[in-house]
Amino acid sequence: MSRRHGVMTLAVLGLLHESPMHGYELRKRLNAMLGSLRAFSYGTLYPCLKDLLAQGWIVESDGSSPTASAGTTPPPALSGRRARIVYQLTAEGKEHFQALLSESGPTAWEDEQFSVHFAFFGRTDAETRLRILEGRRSRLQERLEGVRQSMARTRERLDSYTLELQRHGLESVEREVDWLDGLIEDERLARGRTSAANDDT
Amino acid sequence: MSRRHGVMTLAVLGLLHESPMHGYELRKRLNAMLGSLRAFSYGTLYPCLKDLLAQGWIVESDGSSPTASAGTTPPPALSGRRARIVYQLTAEGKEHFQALLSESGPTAWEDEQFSVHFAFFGRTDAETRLRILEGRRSRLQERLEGVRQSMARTRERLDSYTLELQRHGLESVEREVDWLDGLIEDERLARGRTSAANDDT
DNA sequence: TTCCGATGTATCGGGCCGATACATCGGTTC
DNA sequence: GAACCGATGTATCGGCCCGATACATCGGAA
Repeated sequence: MSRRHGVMTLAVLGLLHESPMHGYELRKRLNAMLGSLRAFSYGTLYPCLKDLLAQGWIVESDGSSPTASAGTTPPPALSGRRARIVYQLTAEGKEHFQALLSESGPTAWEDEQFSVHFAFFGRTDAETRLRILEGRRSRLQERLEGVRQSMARTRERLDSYTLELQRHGLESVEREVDWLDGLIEDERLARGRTSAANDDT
Repeated sequence: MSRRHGVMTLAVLGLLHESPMHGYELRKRLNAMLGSLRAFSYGTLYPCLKDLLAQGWIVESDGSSPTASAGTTPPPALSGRRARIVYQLTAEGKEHFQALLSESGPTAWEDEQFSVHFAFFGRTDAETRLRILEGRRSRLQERLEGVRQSMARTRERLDSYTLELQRHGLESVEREVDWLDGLIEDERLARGRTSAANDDT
């Protein structure tokens, strides 16, 4: 029933926290955020928006909301502009966004999902951040282990190109693990600092 | 009509060069080759095999072929084993594989496609290798350029997590470009050595 | 003996993408 | 001024591919 629309739902709900927006701008901003890692398509976006509407997580904005534009283009005001459909987050939408982030299931460690989760870390709590970072780290570690074993088992019958591909792939994953280690460290330090401050009371 | 089955076709035809194989083993070997970079699913494999059969690029092997097993498990001999369907490459299949590699279109520079193309570099010529490597390099360079501009434009309104994500993504792509540069250099050196040897005649 | 994991083939639902269609606006070029 | 083009804007459709699942057998461990 609830069409999921996997990661797009999270992305749209997350970005709509900033201000009401129409589809075209949502896609542009999202792809700017995710940069080189991901690109959403209209074929995903518009069906997703339809579902979010049906779920009551967003509503069509009539422009009466005082939250209004963040400086880019005057979004609700159609000053000679063409017909656009501006969407606005509902309270249920905010709730669902938090639920998606904090109840992040096993698929959240997948590559595509992780980058979107990470992009909205600023809107969730330290516990969730740490849980997602560590979840992804352990998942990558598993993959690494599997590949290393498989390489040791089949090294001799692979040609040099395949071998080089494996080496490069392994190195990339190792590097991402290092990156995650740094981030986890940072989160732990920040948490330590917070609880130390709390101890001062 | 010709269902394409994008990259799976290339992978299956490529691997079947080594020896006749059945579906389960194809998937295992393929995923071992691609290691951490890619994983094929049965939902792609079996429909693909069906199409390859229909196209005449592979045929069901009756085990009479003397090429036979490469040492893993005795594949055609069903020594008490269960029913398996062993596939064998045809002459048309080999032809089509070469065509796929050398006529590699614009989609060949995509991430998933590239790794499979690269994995079978040992079965194609130096020209094709160089063309694919340089194609991917220039494509990554374009992406890099786009992301850098977009970052410069929107840097100030991104939070620290999004910024860090972008930085990491950018770094990954830069690293892959470096990797490609090394490979291109190697190919050029090898080609130079070859033509120098030819000049000696 | 029973259970479990590996082997083995196969399909189905559905997410997501690329291509495409259609329409308007502002700017450049001739 | 006319013609053109790229950006803006909403929307759908065909199709690749994956995850889950079903079913069946085998060897070994408990």
